[in-house]
Amino acid sequence: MLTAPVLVARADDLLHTLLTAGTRRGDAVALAVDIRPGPAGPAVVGVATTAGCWGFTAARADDAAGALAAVEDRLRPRWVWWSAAASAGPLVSRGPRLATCWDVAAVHRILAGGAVDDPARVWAFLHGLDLSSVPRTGQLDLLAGTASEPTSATADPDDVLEAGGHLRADWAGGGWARDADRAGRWARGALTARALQLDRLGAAQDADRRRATAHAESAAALLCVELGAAGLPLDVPTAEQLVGAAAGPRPRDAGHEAELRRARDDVVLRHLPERGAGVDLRNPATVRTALSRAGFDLPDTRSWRLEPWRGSSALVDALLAWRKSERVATTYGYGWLDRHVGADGRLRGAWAASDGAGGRMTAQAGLHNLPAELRPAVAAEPGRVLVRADLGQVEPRVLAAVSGDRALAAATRDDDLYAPVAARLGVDRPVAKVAVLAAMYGQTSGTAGQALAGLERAYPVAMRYLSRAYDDGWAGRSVTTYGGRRVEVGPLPAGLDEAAERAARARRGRFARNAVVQGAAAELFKAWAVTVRAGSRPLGAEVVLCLHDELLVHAPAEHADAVAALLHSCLREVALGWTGGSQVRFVADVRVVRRWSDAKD
DNA sequence: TTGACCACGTA
DNA sequence: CGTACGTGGTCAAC
Repeated sequence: MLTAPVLVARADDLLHTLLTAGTRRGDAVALAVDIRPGPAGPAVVGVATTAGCWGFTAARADDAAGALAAVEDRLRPRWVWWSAAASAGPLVSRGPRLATCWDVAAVHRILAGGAVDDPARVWAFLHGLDLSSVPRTGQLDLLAGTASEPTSATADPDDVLEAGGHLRADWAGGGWARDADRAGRWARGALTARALQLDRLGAAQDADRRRATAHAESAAALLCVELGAAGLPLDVPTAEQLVGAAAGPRPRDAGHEAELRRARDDVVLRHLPERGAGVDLRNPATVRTALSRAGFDLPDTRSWRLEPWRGSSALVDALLAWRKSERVATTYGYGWLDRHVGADGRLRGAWAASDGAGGRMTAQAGLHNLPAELRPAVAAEPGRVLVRADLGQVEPRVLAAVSGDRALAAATRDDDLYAPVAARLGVDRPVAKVAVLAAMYGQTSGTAGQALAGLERAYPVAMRYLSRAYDDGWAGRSVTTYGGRRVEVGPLPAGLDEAAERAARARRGRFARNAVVQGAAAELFKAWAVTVRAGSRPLGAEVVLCLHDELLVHAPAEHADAVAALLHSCLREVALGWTGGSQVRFVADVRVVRRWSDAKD
């Protein structure tokens, strides 16, 4: 039934082979790439189209990269891969800039929910196979980097599949890259998986939008690989200076570090009896005891609890100041710079395209929670600028779109959505804002209560959308975002009494209500980000940071205005397609700056 | 060594 | 009784 891969003799032959097979511009071309470690290590490449599959090995990774770049230039295919991290990862640092793709793992996370996206489970899911019967490969195989023997004696050792229909564990564990023949079959497997995913998306009610989401999420996964490779441009001397201002000079050695640490601690401890004997500022329990002796009886020692005494208690002042400098000294100190900043001044961390509940992007190395006081260190390189754009009031605008509430959609025509909402409710703007946020996030206490009733009357469609999500979460049903991402709410903990169960269900309800808004906002944002990514390339610009509703583009200074215009036009384009012409308006604040912290240029 | 909790940064 | 995330600290259980 399956035809064996045809081996391409040399990397140079790849484009010719694809053209001969009738591949046209924009066709899907599946790709599996394995590049061995080392500066010029060998590469194993598998490629597949509906016409067949091929494989080749290249003595030098750059030869493989060049061959794929030639295909990209001539055919601009939709590259199909099991995951961008696995297949595009080895390539992006070697030159080829690939435009569009289909990321089987990313689409799987949309369809199935959750974060599990390895090829074996994706395959089982698409074929309705029992997930618990997915064959497992031993850790030893992964560590050794070699394929194990076939786990089933009856299986064809050259077949991707085991007798039971599962992907073979040894292949999935990396054994597909053992030779060019297997790589070709592995690429064909990805093409098959994509076809099955397309079937599922096509059967859904909102097939067009779901397919658009699949494309955007795939591109976002590729963008994440690029973000991890490119890094965030940092003005390292400024970064060192800011760290020094907060945490003191760079320690010479471990002894010096301990000495500096003692000196920092002492500024707080000298406000305590016996110079703080027995108090460890890094141990909240002892801090709480010490505060209690000083007359502050608090349930915990969090900063916001201490805030009321700022300015009136020298101890509280010293402790709050210590907390701030300790944060920089530990999480964002010299060690952090040494670990994550390269010799080229780029801050690098790993990016995930759809982690967590609603499918937001996540980033490591502190890229998503950089304290404001360090942001001046994020700076454009010479001859370049940062174009900074953030979406305004994105979540209520998203709610208007996904719920189809025409009244709320009308409010989005205003630059400040809360102004027309306040007018309609007959309340002050701050009250309207708190009420809208409370409705989306689930707060029920405080002053939002009365205004919430007004929201129910003014925007019943949007409020019904939220309460339905809440009910789903309460009952334990998964919810689905506007773009089609499944979000599981998880089971209740066992052994709860009635009150605890009610609290846990309410927590799930809030979670689900938030997930449909935050998740849809994440989908819109990523669609925007990948559209900007595509448009940036011809301008020599690149996206260097994605922060939930904010984009940072590193651009040649002469193209600053063009990139700024691009950010606006991409948002218009994406919003129009995303909302299906529902008249919901999205707005972005765009500024050209040298440093991230600059208000304007 | 691992997982829980605390604390705190961002959206 | 607002949600989500990543990181680093300490402690108790392994």
